[in-house]
Amino acid sequence: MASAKQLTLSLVKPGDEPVAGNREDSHSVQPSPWMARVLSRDNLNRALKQVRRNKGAPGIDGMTVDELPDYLRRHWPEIRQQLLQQTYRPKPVRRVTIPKANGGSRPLGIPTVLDRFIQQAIAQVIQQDWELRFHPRSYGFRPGRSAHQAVRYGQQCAREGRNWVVDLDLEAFFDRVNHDRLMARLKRHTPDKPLLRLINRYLKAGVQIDHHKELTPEGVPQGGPLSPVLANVVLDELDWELERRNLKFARYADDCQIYVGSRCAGERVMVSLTRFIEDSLRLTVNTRKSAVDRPWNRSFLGFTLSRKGQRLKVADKAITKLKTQIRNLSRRTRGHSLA
DNA sequence: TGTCACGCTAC
RNA sequence: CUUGUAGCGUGACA
Repeated sequence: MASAKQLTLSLVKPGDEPVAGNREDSHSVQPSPWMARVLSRDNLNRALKQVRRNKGAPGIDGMTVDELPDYLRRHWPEIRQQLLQQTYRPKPVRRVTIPKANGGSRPLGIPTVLDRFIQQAIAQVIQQDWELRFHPRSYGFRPGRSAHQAVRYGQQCAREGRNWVVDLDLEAFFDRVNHDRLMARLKRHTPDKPLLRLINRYLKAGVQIDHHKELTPEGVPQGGPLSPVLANVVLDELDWELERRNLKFARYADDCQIYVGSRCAGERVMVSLTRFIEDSLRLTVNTRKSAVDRPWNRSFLGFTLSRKGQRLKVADKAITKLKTQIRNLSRRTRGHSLA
């Protein structure tokens, strides 16, 4: 079995940096600056490692992550060529529905392992472009940041006297991302035509249902390696709008809390922000789950802030979840040892 | 440094 | 057997 290192080294020749004065012919296309970064040896190496490490299930073509290295060894040169010539077409995603904790269901969109590999390579580049531009109070899906840090900041706001919170929840956030808004926003710090075109093709790749594909005019697939960073690019617009209004907030994916000093201010913010999100971002605010309330009445990322703003409490929901898990675990191990 | 489990948050 | 992805955390091993 060939090691991952050996494999990618043979996949990508050192010549992927443009050679000066290289004559253009039909067999070699000069990569655009961003495509060169996506297709660089080191970046592809990291991407392949990540996809294999996840050990995820196959997409519509049935190819497993263990089969991917062998497939790439045979087909990567032509795929790479298609990517450079902008003729590559991603496969539609596979639809799998999984239950959510609150009783609902979550539609996953599982790309083929090849597309997960390419998306991962793109995601690593996009993340580089955007990480420093993202708002400091955006905590979800970002390296070096955690839910704990988001909650700690909320606690600090409450301690400083902002004892009211606007708790915003967006409806089916990933599934309703507006493609035009996303692409326009993406162009700001990733101004590369070929790469943007490829990303747009991933957005429009569709979902395979039986034998035909269903269009995806909106949304990013829940299950694509690229989706989290794209989600942050969309909501980056919200972050800087909040900043412009001098509001204190913490956001983790679509879960956003804004800390204000009075109920009145909270109501005002809720109304105007709902309009901004629906008009400008083209997203829907979930009015059932959103609310203006005191921080100690709401749970945020599995925690609730205590009344004095000095302590963090693990939310009741998280406690009961843990308890049932422990019960199940002890019952199961007991059963096994008896049998 | 690197590999492998497990847990939590989010979609 | 079915279930994808990102981030963080704990532990183990070398």
